[in-house]
Amino acid sequence: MSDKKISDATIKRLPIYLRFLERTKASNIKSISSNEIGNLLKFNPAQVRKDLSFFGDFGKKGFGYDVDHLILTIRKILQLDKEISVCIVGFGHLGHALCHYSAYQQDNMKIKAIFDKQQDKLGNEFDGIPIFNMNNLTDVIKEKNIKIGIITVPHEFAQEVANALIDAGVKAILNFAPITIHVPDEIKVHYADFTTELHSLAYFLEK
Amino acid sequence: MSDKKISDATIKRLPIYLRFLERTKASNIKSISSNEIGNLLKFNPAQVRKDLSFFGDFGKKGFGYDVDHLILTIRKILQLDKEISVCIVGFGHLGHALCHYSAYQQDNMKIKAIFDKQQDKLGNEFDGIPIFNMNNLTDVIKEKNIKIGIITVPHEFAQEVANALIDAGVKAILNFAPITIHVPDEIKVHYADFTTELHSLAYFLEK
DNA sequence: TAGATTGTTAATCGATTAACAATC
DNA sequence: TAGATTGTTAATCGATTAACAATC
Repeated sequence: MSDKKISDATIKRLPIYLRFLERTKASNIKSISSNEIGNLLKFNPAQVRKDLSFFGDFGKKGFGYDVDHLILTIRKILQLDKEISVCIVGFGHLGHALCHYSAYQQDNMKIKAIFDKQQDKLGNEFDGIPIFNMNNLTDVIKEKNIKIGIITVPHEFAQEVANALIDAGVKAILNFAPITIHVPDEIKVHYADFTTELHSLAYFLEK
Repeated sequence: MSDKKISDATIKRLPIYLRFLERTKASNIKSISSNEIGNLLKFNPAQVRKDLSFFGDFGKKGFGYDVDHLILTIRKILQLDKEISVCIVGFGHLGHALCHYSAYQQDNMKIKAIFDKQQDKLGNEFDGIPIFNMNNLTDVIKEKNIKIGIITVPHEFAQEVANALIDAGVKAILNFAPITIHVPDEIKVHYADFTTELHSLAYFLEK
């Protein structure tokens, strides 16, 4: 177990390992090697071992990793062993899709509130998740102890929504709005920018 | 203008520049410096200049870049000056959201077909986009000359859908299914994996 | 001209990977 | 024990950034 700084790249791979291991467990496989993980996820096996060794010595030389144990460990590293409350701001088509998706997910990260400017037109709940007007954002986030905000509003409003979320106590943001948002250093932002991914694919098509 | 190999990282930034420049143009700004671009997009200005200089000498020393010209150039580099046909496979909530989104976008990349196993329950079109049964995938893709496929089916079916798309002639895939897919080297895959992004955010929350 | 900003080189930084001793 | 696979070091690879001459 090393104690070097853990890179963002490593952290982003952990949920990929976790998801893979959960499916491995569901297939009744008890142990797995870095080689097998690497082959199936298209990562270098040395990278898999290195990523995991940042957090402890989980492997058994000659045998590989115990699937159950690794699942529990990665969950703990990512803090997915605790319950984490999330909200969605902007309840358009994408917001709807994410809520549906979340309802099926079996993890400790649950959407606890939906915010939209037009709450009156949307009703009071969706899939059991309460819908609030934007005016109540600060109060609800504090009351429900929400730590992560998902932004799915149009790009024009993304920065002001981010500001409001941070003021209310949110510490991390997943931004689906197609714009760069500016936040204080201690706030973590990840982007889910599928238009960018799609447009960059065009480059690789034959001329 | 250098002729080194252009990195994937550079290519992925091009659509971000492009989107930003289109908004800059809409605000009636005619020219912009790498410093301004960098500040607003949170990129290093030297990186902006380097990215752009791979493709030509667009800047004017002492003045910066002509916005109109840069937009046209990046479009051309990305091949977004031509029409590119795209399909969506899997018409659940996410697929619906993407189609809606696409309908509003003003670019040359248009969704030309939707495929779903249960086409009979979904009707014949959505927002003007025809819906087909999966059985017709190969024929429709060939007929409509579709080059990019978006996968939004459940993870269990993602690999077989990818295989079918590639067999039919698709050259690039945007995969929303939460699983690694295996494809031949000449096929480009980008991932739009928001669950991973969300779960990795938990790591950064206070303990 | 003076000031600003590019394009590019060289330096730095960081991430990936090969290799192998340790050992289950 | 023999074979397999880890954890980790060192090497490599690649991407970012600082610096500055060129020049509009």
